[in-house]
Amino acid sequence: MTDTAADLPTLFDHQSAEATLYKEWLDAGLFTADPARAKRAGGDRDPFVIVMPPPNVTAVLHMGHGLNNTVQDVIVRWRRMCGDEALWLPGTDHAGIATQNVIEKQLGTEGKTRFDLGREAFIERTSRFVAETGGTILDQLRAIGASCDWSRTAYTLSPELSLAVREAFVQLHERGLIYRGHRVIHWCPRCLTSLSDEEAEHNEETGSLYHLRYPLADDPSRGITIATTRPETMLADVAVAVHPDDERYRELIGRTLTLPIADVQIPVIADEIGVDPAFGTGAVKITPAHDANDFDMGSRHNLSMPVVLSPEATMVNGADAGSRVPDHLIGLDRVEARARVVEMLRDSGVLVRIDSHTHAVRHCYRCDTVVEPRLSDQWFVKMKPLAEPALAAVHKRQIRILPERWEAVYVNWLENIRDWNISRQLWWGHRIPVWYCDACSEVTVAREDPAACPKCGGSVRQDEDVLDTWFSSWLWPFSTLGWPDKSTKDLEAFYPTDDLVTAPEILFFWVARMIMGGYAFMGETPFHTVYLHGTVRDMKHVKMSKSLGNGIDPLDVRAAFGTDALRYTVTAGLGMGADVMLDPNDLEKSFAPGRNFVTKLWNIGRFLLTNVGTDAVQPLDAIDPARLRRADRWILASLNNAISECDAALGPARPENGAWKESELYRGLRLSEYTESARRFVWNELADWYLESTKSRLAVGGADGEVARAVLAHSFDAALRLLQPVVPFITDILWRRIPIATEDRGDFIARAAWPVRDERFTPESEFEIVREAIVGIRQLRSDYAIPPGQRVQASLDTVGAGGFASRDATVFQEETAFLARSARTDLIDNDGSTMNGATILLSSGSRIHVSLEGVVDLEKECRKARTELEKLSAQLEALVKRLSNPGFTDRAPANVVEAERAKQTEWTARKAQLAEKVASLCGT
RNA sequence: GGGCGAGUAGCUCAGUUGGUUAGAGCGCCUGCCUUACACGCAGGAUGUCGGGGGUUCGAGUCCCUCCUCGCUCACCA
Repeated sequence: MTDTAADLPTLFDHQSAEATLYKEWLDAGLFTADPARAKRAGGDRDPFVIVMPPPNVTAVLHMGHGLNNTVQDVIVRWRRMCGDEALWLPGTDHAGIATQNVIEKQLGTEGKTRFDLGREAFIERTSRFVAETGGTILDQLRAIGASCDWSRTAYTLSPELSLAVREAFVQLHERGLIYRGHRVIHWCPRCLTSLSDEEAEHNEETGSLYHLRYPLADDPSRGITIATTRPETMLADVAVAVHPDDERYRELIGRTLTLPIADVQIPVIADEIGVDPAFGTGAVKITPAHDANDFDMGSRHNLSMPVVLSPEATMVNGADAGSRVPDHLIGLDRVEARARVVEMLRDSGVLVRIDSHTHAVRHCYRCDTVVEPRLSDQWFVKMKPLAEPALAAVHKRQIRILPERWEAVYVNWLENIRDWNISRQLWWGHRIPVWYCDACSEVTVAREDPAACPKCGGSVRQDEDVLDTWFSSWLWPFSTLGWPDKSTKDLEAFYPTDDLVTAPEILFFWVARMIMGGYAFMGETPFHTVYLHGTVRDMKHVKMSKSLGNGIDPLDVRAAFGTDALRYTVTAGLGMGADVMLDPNDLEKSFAPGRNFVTKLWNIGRFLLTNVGTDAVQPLDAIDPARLRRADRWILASLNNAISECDAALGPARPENGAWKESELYRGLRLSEYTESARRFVWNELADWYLESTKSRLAVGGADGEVARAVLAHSFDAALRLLQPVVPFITDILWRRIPIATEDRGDFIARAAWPVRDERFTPESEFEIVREAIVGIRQLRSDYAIPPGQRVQASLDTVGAGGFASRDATVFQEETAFLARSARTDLIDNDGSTMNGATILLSSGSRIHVSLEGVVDLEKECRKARTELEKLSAQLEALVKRLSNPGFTDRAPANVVEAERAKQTEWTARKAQLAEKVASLCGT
């Protein structure tokens, strides 16, 4: 704290500042949360907790992370200053399928597959890779100033969290919510695993609808035409279904068809659930092993389920298929097989026609391969019972989702929830804690690995599959705090957490499941606020991504403009739920708002601190209020206003009594509004006006100079505190040089108190008159292109503003020098005689008369004033008309009518003054 | 196809329960190197609030309808 203002360099050296400061913060334990200080564990502070959406362990920082973590950091830093015991818990996700893909790709370049290595070696290699590179993303988050409690860094595949995963699985099984299902699921033929419904994303695609005619076995001249988008699966057809009420096919029900190519006999059956007579031909081919809908129909009708596609989606005569697939098709990929089958069908005259058809095709969310419906055995979680409390939580307002519109999406999904397939045929992940007995049919689900079958003592083998990676993610808000050990201080102090900040893409994958998990395992909600921010896009509104090459590396931005500039740009541009547009080809332009602001703040600090000097200023409380000038009271009142605006934009931090009040449900977390309020205060109010107004006072010095120093120091101190959450580095450097005694405010700005209003200061109208006068004169000067060097004279004529009525220059005595400097105007006494010039109308009926003799074109000013008068007259006329309308005066609320009346009075006065102005300018 | 949302200044967006002359940031135009800042200062321009209809004394705000985008879900083969 012995730094002096004088040693501030001309430019902010963000490079060296960031590295030094971040280390200081860590050394001081600024971000380490202590459960003992939290109210729930006997302390005196409200806990405030955010668990970080864990990035994939293999991830490299991109703008999406930059945005997501900046938002969290701003919120956490704000709450920390507000006196909460703030915990931001970081970590990484083992990201089963994604990480496995990375390693498989590596193996691919060596010409190997995971099967060449074997399971053990593959896991070993992946673990090694994670150990070597897994910390990268977290290091990068440190580089952008993230105020995480790194001592609590978690990892979904750590021994502790693995324990939580197993406990969760066993508990759900004990409650009858986990079952083994034999059905058609989504299968990725590249990843060779099943996927949940959410992991199979559908895209609208234009494909072909093939119409095929299956002849009647006993009368090949007749047949039924069916339509399909996947003709290669026809080899696994076991029936053709029609609607029982469909007149066209009624007499064919029960007859037998010949399945072309495969040359097997299949029946015509009736099914009213699975067949829509209005679609296609009204007849559906049934392929139970390769279509979910057909599987249901097949089950209803007890049909066989031949498999003709291998896990890799090549043609095969699998279970129940006999020799349906001709030899020359076996081994062909499904795409190639499709072409061949279509050719064969065409040759045999079975292909009726091909229509163009738009339909939703499901793709693997990790590798974008078209998924294949596949019949298999998987573990499922029964979701309906879990969804109920998650739905109720939103209805009872225990949880709010911002922005509001996502709430409907959340509700809609939960109301139509389907069971969750949690088995993955992968190697990288949590092995499913299920053992099968080799001797009997016993299935064991256990917390501890069993050595033998508990029923018959036979040898057991564990299920080969691992769990969906999201099965560990949904436990994150409590598994990271020690669960299933319910006695940990962390869990007691920090659960439930507060805000969950993420992108809408993972609302179902993660957020909704976390809420369900919170109720299922902890009995209460994991957080009270879900904040879904927008996506980072390029100038064409295309989502930034590495593969598209339109990404921005936050570390490039940091190197060029500094972390603060990055954070400011992102925060200031982040409307509620709105996307952030940035130009990857022009970082200079994209991050100009942040860079410009940081530079401006630096220059304000340099100048202000140099002028204030290094001697400690008096505390504000110690200054006799009578010694405060209009300008002092004005900036302190403006500060109050800025604090209120920031508070309103950010808060409330949490609901009272566990449920959001209707009035607060969608308030707060408006980061762009908060940032703009703080910016406006420090730049447009403190720097543009107050700082300017003190220049002459500081030069004169003395007792008044001391007052100005104190107010400057105090206002700047508060401004920096308001800005600390957004721009923590530069504010720290400037703040510690403000000459206010350290014992009055602590060591680091990051744990200084958030500013509170000082109610002694109320809106200051008299200084506003000075501002208006200066702005008005500047306008005149600009309008008439009066050269900067030419001074003008003006006289003031104030009326009625409480003890501020005078016709001489002495009322502006305090600001004479300021006016002279800012408007290059000399104030003279008004002796009552008229001067040729312009009258500027100010608030409260005051006015300033500027002598324009010899400096301006009076004719032009005359025309301008006339136009203005006409406009005002018209507006006033409309107002008078409205006020004379009984419909308005009788029905409108009293305060509205009153406001309109006041407006009428004001406008009438202005009109009179304008008329006077016109007369003086235009002559008689 | 179901559900939801959006269309306000060139761009990105604010506009609380209908009620001052519809705002901000960026961009744009003009003039300034005024001894902290040209990454700056001062001044300025710009809107049939998507179209049409309705309710009302009064509509950007409420209702209907149409158009255009977007998100989300979905087993129409």
